Amino acid sequence: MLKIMKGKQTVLAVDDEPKILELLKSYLEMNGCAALCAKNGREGMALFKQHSVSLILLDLMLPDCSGETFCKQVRQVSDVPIIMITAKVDEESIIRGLNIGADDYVTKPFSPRQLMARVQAALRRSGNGEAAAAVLSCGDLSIDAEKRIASRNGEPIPLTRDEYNILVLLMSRREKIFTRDEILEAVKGDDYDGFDRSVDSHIKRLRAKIGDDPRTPKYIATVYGMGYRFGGVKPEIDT
Amino acid sequence: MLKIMKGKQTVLAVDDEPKILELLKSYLEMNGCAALCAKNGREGMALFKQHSVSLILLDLMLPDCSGETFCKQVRQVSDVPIIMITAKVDEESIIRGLNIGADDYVTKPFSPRQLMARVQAALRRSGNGEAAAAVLSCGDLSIDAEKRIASRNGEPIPLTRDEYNILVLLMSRREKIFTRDEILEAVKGDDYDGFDRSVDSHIKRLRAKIGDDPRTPKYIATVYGMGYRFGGVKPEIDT
DNA sequence: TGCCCTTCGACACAATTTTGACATATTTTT
DNA sequence: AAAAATATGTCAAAATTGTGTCGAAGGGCA
Repeated sequence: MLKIMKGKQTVLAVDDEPKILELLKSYLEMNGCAALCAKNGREGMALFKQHSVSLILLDLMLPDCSGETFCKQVRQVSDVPIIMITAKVDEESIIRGLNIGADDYVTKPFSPRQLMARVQAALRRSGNGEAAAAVLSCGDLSIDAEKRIASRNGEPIPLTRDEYNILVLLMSRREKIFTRDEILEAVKGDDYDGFDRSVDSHIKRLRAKIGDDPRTPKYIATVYGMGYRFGGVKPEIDT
Repeated sequence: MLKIMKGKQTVLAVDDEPKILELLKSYLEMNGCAALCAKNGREGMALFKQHSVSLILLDLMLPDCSGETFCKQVRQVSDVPIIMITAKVDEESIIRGLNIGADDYVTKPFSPRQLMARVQAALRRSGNGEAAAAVLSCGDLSIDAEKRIASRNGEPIPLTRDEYNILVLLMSRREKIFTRDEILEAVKGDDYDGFDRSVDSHIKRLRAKIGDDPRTPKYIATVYGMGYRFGGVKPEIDT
């Protein structure tokens, strides 16, 4: 019912520079993705046909066939997200790339952090079936999914990975009550058997960082006996 | 109440570059949206006032007034989703934009696929916003399963876990008479040996919260010697 | 490699909310 | 009217959550 990224996502990386390829692979695996590597378009297409690929990282300049051709070929059979990697800062080629079906691009040299953020964003969008908001905001609190940054009144708030993931989960479906198990599953994966009270710890740290008070929550409310919720009903007491 | 979104959605695009404007228009129309184009803030505001606009694509840099000003002006009178388009990769300006009421942003050069995905997502969010289903309702009383909350005349009524579960049980099968044992079993589990009079306590608190009177029950009726029942006809004998 | 720092899970204990039980009042049935 | 069943107020026990602290695990850096 509730679809939260489950299991590993397979990412296909296509680049003719072995060093870059190695880098991409290690970044991807650090991010919990399975990586397939190809050093040219032919290999890439073969791997793409063999496996269930969730996303493609594609260097625009390949020895055998151009990235554009590869991109077009993939687009004929699939809507899989494609992120172009290119050394060209030339805007023309970027726009052309985007027009032939790429979803995003990064220019070399790229920051691992940024690239992974975009990978995550693209996976999230495709996984949800619809484009997830790149931005979630509530009052003075906002989250930029692409940059993986939360901010309040424009002041950036540094969040850890788990904190960020939990906040995004809660904000992506406001008012919905998430049980601790749902939160754990979304953050750690479905096959994780941990103490569900560790969620409390995260919530505590999160609240401290975004300046929220459990008794008078502006953002994250506790639902006694159930779990947590972003936004929603004020606890009213009639006399 | 029920919002039907069959027809075209009207999107207002505001950008000072004619080329971009033309692009936006063709993308939007390819996507089944009606497009209004304005090359500056003044035109945009005029079009916005004349038409029923479902979404605004707004370039942050306009010749006559800044995108920020335009954004603020719109926000004073409407909650229509606004997607900023900006060449600035500068993080500061993006965050500032979000804080003045934009819902999302894309940076130039943008991918048509991505932009259209975001347009669709924003339209869907705003359209669905309040149409999300309340599952059970009876008169002015309704229950939202996802938020796990009851409401009366739109006023939320915070319920505890057991109270909520009992209310859902009763409302899910109106007119059926539930014995105290059945209620206990449904709420606490099959193997629970408790005093069945505790149900009375729950019913009491529930009635108090939803504003019901045992003598003249609008919602939860007592069936003497049997148990409780939601709704249904009271076999009344006139004097 | 070794060290430092951050992050995270676990636990103990305090604070809070919910719930069950009981006594008593009220209502319904016989 | 008497008996049985239900309603209500009160309160302590039980369940649940908040918070401080600590140590382990892992990443970054010299």
